[in-house]
Amino acid sequence: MGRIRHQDLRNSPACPVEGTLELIGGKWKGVILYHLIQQGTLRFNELRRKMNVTQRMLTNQLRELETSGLIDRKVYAEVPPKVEYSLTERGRSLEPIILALKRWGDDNILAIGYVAPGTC
Amino acid sequence: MGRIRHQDLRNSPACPVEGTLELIGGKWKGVILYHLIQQGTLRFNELRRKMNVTQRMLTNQLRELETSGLIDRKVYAEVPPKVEYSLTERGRSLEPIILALKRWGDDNILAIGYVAPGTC
DNA sequence: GTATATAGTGTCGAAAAAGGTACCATGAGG
DNA sequence: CCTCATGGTACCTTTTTCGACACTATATAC
Repeated sequence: MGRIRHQDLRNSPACPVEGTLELIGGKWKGVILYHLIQQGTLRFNELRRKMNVTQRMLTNQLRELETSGLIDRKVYAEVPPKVEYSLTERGRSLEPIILALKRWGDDNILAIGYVAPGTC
Repeated sequence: MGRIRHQDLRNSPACPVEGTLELIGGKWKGVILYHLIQQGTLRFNELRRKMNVTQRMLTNQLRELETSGLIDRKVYAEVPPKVEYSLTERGRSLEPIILALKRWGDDNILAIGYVAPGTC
C-alpha cells in the first residue's frame, strides 16, 4: 500500500502532501479512521460489518495503520478472541482532515457525476 | 485510478471520505493541486519541472483532475504549444484540505519513521 | 459430537496503477 | 539543413493492489 518510495520525498516542497495521502490513502483506511473517530473503539468484526470488506483486506489495512502509528490494537486474552482498535493520539490529530474530506465529499461528489445507486 | 466503483458507495456513511480520497489520491494529484494552489496557474512543463514525473503520468493525472472538475485546461493556439492549468472553483474549495495534509505531513511524517534521504 | 463466533492467515489470480521509451507536429533560430 | 522547445500520444512492461476462497484455533452452547 502506501509504502513511500524515497524518490517521492525529493525535489518537492509538496511531498508532505503526497506522504500524508499515502498514509491514509489505502482502499479502506480513510473509512476505518472515520469510523474510529465516530465510535472511539471498535472490535474487528464491528468494523467489518460497517464496511463491505474481506477479512483479509481489513486485517491488512489495520496492520498498516498500526505500523504508521495511527491506530492502537488491543488484544484480550479471551476465547473467542477479542481485539479492540482505537485511534492513537497521532491518529486523532487526523480528525479534522478526515472530517473535512467527508464534508467535501458530501458537498461535491454527487455534483461531479458519481451517482450513488441506492443509499450512501 | 480514482474510478469509484459503485459498491464503495453502498453500506457506509463514510463513503464520502473514500470518494474524496479517490479524487485526490492518484499518485501525483495531491502534489499537482498543491502547486496550483501556490502558483495559481502553471504550464505543463512548469509543473513537470516541479515534480519528478514522466510526461505520460503528468498528462494522465491532469486529465483525470480535469474530468473531475478540479482543474481547468486552457490551450493557446500557439507554436510551440502553450497550455495553462489552474484550479476551478471546485478545485479551490479543496485548498484547506490540501494545506492541512501538507501541514500534517510536515509535523508527522518524519516522526513516523520515513526518512528523507537528501532534502525534502 | 456438532455448530457458532471471533480474529485472523495463506495462496492465487485479475485488474489497476505506474513507469519507460519512442514518436509526433510545428515554428523559430542559426 | 539541423536543432530546440512544447505538449502531448502510443505501445509495452513492471509493480502494486484488490478480492475470492479456503483454512485455522478455541471456548461455549446445544
